[in-house]
Amino acid sequence: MPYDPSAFPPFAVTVDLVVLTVRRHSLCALAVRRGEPPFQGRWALPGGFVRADEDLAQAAARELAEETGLCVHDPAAPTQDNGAHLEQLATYGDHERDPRMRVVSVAHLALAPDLPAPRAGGDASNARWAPVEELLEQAGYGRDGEGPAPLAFDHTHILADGVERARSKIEYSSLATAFCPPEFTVGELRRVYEAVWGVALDPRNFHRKVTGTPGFLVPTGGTTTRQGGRPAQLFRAGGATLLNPPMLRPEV
Amino acid sequence: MPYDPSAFPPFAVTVDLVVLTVRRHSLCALAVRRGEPPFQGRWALPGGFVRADEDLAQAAARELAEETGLCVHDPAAPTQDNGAHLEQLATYGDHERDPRMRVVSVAHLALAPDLPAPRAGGDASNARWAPVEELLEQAGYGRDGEGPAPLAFDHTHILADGVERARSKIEYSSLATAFCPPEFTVGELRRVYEAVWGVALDPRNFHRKVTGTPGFLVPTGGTTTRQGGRPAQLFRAGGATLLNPPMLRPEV
DNA sequence: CGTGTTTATCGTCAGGCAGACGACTATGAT
DNA sequence: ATCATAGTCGTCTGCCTGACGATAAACACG
Repeated sequence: MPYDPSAFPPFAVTVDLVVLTVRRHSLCALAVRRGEPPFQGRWALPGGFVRADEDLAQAAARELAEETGLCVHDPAAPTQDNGAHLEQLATYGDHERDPRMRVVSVAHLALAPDLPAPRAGGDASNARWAPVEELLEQAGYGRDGEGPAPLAFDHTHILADGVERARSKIEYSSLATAFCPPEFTVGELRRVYEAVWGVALDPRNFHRKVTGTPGFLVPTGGTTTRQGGRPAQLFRAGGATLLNPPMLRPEV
Repeated sequence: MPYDPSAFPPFAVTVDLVVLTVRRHSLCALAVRRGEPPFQGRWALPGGFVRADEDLAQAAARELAEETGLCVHDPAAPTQDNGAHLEQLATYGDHERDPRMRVVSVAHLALAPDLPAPRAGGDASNARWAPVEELLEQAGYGRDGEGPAPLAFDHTHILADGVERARSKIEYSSLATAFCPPEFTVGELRRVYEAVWGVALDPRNFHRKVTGTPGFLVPTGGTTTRQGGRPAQLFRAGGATLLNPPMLRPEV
């Protein structure tokens, strides 16, 4: 079959973002309110069209900066502050996922420390951090008036995939540190694992495990009592990205 | 910013396939020869445009069937013969990856047992199983005449990602059975691991591990001597998809 | 028909890691 | 001073893995 420029249909390509953070001991995702049809007024994942001269990762980083002010953590400069982890998640292109036209969305997963008050174009009422449990549960309520509406489009599905990716990836990588400020304690890191997995972990075994894994944590020498109790050592993320052996998530 | 249908640039969307199999103790990928520019005459991954009324997974399954005759293994009917595993791999959309136009390619990973002689539109000389080692090594040779040319476009990169996905996924899932015929022996399964990882495994420890993992293997009652030596028990893949604890890949 | 080769399968043993949990330490709150 | 809160260090036991010896059942060959 010879090449024919008219042989393929045109698509719109967007990036959607699953931005996760840990606030008050629970895993939260960034949601923005849609200002236009379809799904006007409903909550959705942040995202937007990929521009003609942009790579996919660039577009995702641009959207992330627009929505949160976060810069993407450059792996080449790991000491940089205020950086978020960003990676491609999956691509969603069912042919009727957007009623307007044929849209393929390349979803990305971002992990951020808990700091920024959300802003969507400067309007705080149109962006919020919502517990993922709440956002995912809403998919069960189809009837009007029974709790808030689920996310627009197939965003509930995308969010579920992103959460599952984060849950499994902190098992075998040092990605949980992306949820922490630049300096953090072992207890703070443990609370990240507990929030993401939704389980309680033994503080003593956790401490032994993370401090015994070479390259995971680097002590800074300082201590803090910001969590109360006995002062805790402060650490930075070490260079290791893959944990071997992995952290074990307690089954069910 | 209000919705404007002319505000987004049009993209072409394709699916590309990393089809892996194990032949003669080595991991091989399907390559097809390009019949048209750009990269005319060069080897590439199979793939094609997504049609207007097709979902992404449908398009990938269609391309797979066109190139190999394989049907996608339906998880709902696990006893089905001649089925291949198919999953989305990642999406590649750098803005100059195709010199003709803006193309976003949703790459998929397929794992198939060793049976089919490749065919591309009925022409066997335009499709082949090539050892992945060979295909990936060629990326190092930029000079003309120094071995065959590397794959077209960014397909070497896509192939490397697919191989890495397969290598890591057989650690913690039962996916290695997708490389095997419907009934297989422990030794045949071990040779799959050895080919994909490129290492030698201890037959005794491997046997203990796979037969001791509940749900991984189901004995069929039969035996075979097709590998020579003492007759070996035949197994089918069990229902378990996640292996816990995982198979351990020997380091380096 | 024995003998060697090949592959499969079972057993043993030592080391390492994880879960359960006791004990002690250093802060702030009352 | 006492208590509550968190952090840190140890111990013990069971399980899993890697290393490797030993046996079993087929085929090839003289």
